[in-house]
Amino acid sequence: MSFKDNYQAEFARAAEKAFPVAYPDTPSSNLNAESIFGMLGLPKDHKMGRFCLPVFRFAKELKTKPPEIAQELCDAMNDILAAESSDIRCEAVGGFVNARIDPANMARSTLSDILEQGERFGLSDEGKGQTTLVEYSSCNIAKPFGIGHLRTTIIGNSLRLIFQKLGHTVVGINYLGDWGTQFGKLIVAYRLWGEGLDLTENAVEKLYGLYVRFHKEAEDNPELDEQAREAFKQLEEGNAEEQKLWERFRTLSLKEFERIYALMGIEFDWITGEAFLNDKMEPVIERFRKAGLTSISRGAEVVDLHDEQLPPLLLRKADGATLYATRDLAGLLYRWDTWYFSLMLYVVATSQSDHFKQVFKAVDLLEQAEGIPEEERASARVAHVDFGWVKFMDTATGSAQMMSTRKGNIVFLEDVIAKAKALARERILQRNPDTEDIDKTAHMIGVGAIVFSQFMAKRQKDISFDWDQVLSFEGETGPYLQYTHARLCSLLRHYEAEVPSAFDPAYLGGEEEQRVVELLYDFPRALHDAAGNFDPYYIGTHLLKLSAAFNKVYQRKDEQGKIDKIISEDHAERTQARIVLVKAVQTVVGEGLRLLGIPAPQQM
RNA sequence: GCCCCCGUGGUGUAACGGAUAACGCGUCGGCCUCCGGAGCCGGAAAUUCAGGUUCGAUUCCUGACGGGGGUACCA
Repeated sequence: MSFKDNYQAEFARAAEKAFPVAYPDTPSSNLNAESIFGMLGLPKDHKMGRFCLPVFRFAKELKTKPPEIAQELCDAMNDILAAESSDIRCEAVGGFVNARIDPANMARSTLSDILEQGERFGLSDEGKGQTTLVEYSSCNIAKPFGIGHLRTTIIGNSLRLIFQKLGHTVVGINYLGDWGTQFGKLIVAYRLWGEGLDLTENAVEKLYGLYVRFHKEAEDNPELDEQAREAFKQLEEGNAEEQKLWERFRTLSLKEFERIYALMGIEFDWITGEAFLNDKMEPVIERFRKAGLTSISRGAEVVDLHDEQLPPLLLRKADGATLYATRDLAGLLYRWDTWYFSLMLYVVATSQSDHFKQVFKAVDLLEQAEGIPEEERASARVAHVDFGWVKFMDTATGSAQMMSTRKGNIVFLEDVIAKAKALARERILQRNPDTEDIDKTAHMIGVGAIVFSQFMAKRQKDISFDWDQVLSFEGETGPYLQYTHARLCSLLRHYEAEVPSAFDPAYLGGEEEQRVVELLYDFPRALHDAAGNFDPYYIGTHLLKLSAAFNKVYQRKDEQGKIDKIISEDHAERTQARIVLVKAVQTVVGEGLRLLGIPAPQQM
């Protein structure tokens, strides 16, 4: 997953050779290209160079002031680099050796690559032979799709695409919450108040109403909870009546979820659920027993994790019923047997972090006890991709609040989509009423705004769901990226001819163009950052930089204060070079948006 | 009580232990006889506090204060 920049590697090799030249008497300890590569950083301002080597750490050993070292090293490196006719040149500034790349050569190679490879730019085969599982969305049957499920759905969907791009065989898993005591509650509620309901329409909404009512009434009538436990027990034991109800709830819910996934462009490779594991838990519990890892505590059968500073993992409750941890264990082992994955990601909120620690640890103890070597253990290949809360900004009180599905305090994703789409449509009619298929485009923009709102911060951070922010189309938003893409497409239409295959990079030597080229070159790195951190945020933020850099070129003015147009009939060759740049940016922005799960309209 | 995460301008967020702390929104002031102004340019404005490690700390360590989460028979 690590990403090796060729220029940086070349620079590091030159530095390795330069040290003995500049300081022949110093036993430059541990100084090889590898370690120097690791020391490289980014200049504070990209105008200072592509990357840099801080030399402060050598001052003590060399008994020399950092600026002097930088200068000596820089001179020696430039000699070496020049002799190798490298594209890199160094510059000493303070205690740093800054690297500059020949802009024309970098533009030529980067743009040719993108033109040639198209949307395959950044594609890699490094994940070849590796199977990566991503579990995400995992919404609960009989509960509406609220914005609480937005983050896991969007992050997971994007990770699936990102790992595919890196050559992995990816299995996107939707692990539905279709089992558990909640269904006992629902069954009881349905029998009490739901028999007459017409569930052919808005089934989820109606079932959810029953669920909320159950919780309200159970507050005054604890006996309901008792009934719910009993109903779930019946369900788990395979009682036909309860089974039938459950199946009906499940089918109706799934139908509705599929509609919403289609609206959002979310895809899965395997839709399963907790119930799928019903017959797979007992053998797993037996395996734990055999390994000597189970004990009875307060009537429940548990895996003690006291030594790991974790609460015990409950395999069976005192009444014999299983829990979600039991199912997660069985699920993990089932998937391991089925795919022998190299990596499995659980995209689940951070509030469940202890739960996953327990499950992973329990599996680890099991594999240890069974004598499975470390590199063959499933427990070494799983990760909890956690993320912060989506808090709901209550405009009435101005404070962020948690949403609770039990209390019925929830924002429906479908309402959010509809609202975003309506606003986008208004905007299109007002700005570009000639847009083809306004309805479809408005939908793309609405979805783009919603999806990108989840990439506003790194996943670990809480984000507050704020209507104003999600429906904002300006600044660092999905629609800004989409707008940039549409504008690029517009330029290509305007150019009318084919994008030239040959161009003179000398025309792209301006500071603004150079910056765009650099960011294009860095796209694969952003891809690796996203994969390595399990966070598409890094792609989002990179696309924002790239778009901003291009928009700067686009609106640049000449000495007379007039816009320096991309397309100019008086400068055919310059126009060719610029159109190549436009095509490359459009390709990368479009592909980046795809990886985030955001549609890229050609006009809007 | 114990464990985990988080404290950066008015606000939402950035910043491999490195150079003058970056960007969006908001705010103030500019830019189209327009290749798409959903854009671009420029102001004002910030690292919770106290120690420590380091040549160098927003970043690492300790403590305080503040916020959030978790803490076995829900998921």
